Amino acid sequence: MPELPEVETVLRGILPYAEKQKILNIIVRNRNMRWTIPHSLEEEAIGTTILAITRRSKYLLFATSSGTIMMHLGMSGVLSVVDSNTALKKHDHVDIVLANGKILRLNDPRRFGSVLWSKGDILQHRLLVDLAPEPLSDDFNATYLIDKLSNRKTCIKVALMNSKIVVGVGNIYASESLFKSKISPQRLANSLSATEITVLVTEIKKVLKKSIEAGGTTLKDFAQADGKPGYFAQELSVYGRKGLPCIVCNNDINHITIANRATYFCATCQI
DNA sequence: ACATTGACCTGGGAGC
DNA sequence: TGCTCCCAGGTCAATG
Repeated sequence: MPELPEVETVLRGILPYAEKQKILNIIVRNRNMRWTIPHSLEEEAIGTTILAITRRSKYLLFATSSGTIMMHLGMSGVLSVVDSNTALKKHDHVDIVLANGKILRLNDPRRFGSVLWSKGDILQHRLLVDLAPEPLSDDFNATYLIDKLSNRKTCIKVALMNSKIVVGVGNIYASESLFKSKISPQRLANSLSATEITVLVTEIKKVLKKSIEAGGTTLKDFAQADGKPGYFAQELSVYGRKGLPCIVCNNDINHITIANRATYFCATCQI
């Protein structure tokens, strides 16, 4: 479920409860995730204090005095702040028990997410070291993207979802930002003009920021840390709107598959 | 180096 | 009620 706005929403939701808290216990009920949860997580993180929580791409990073807890929510992960008496549900795989009585509880039916423990410079971790710039940072700008796309012979939508070009843009926001930019998702990345790429950079930033403000997109089961849904779904322009009228020109929204992912666009507005 | 595809999982909805 | 099939917000390893 989570793309950048959803992970950012979770981060903001847990911050007031989890930052500066000592980790009293970590309970792992199922290690069999996208990457096996290492025993070092409990062995080394219990007893430490969470100094800061940040996000890099779709990873949540809990910095402690002796290492970093890295968490990815995969496709179906939900991280909530719950009280200690909250009943366990199916797929509640990990609890991080905090000194203030709250628990960070990870529920992930599909288990595409994971929780890892890493010492040393976290940004040099093998999963993070080769990641492209954050889309909301100044490093992600027209000059950068023009250069990155200049030799790319793949669809622009695939390029936007490539974490070596830009991180955080997943299937929903790729469709949304291309619609706002009036660029067809099927265009070859290296066929975009400098002007088009400049618009695209602006629209990606706009869409992500607006979604963060709305608490992310809940299509099915995404939830904020307090259990409430995100409200950006009602602001989606094309995603999931197959056959419905384009909000700009009223023609039917198209639904195609690109690289095995559902893709929505308006064939009239997007060229 | 880049592009494409399969694999990892469970659950929900459509269709029969 | 129940079966089968298809789909889902991610991303890495293997293959071309």
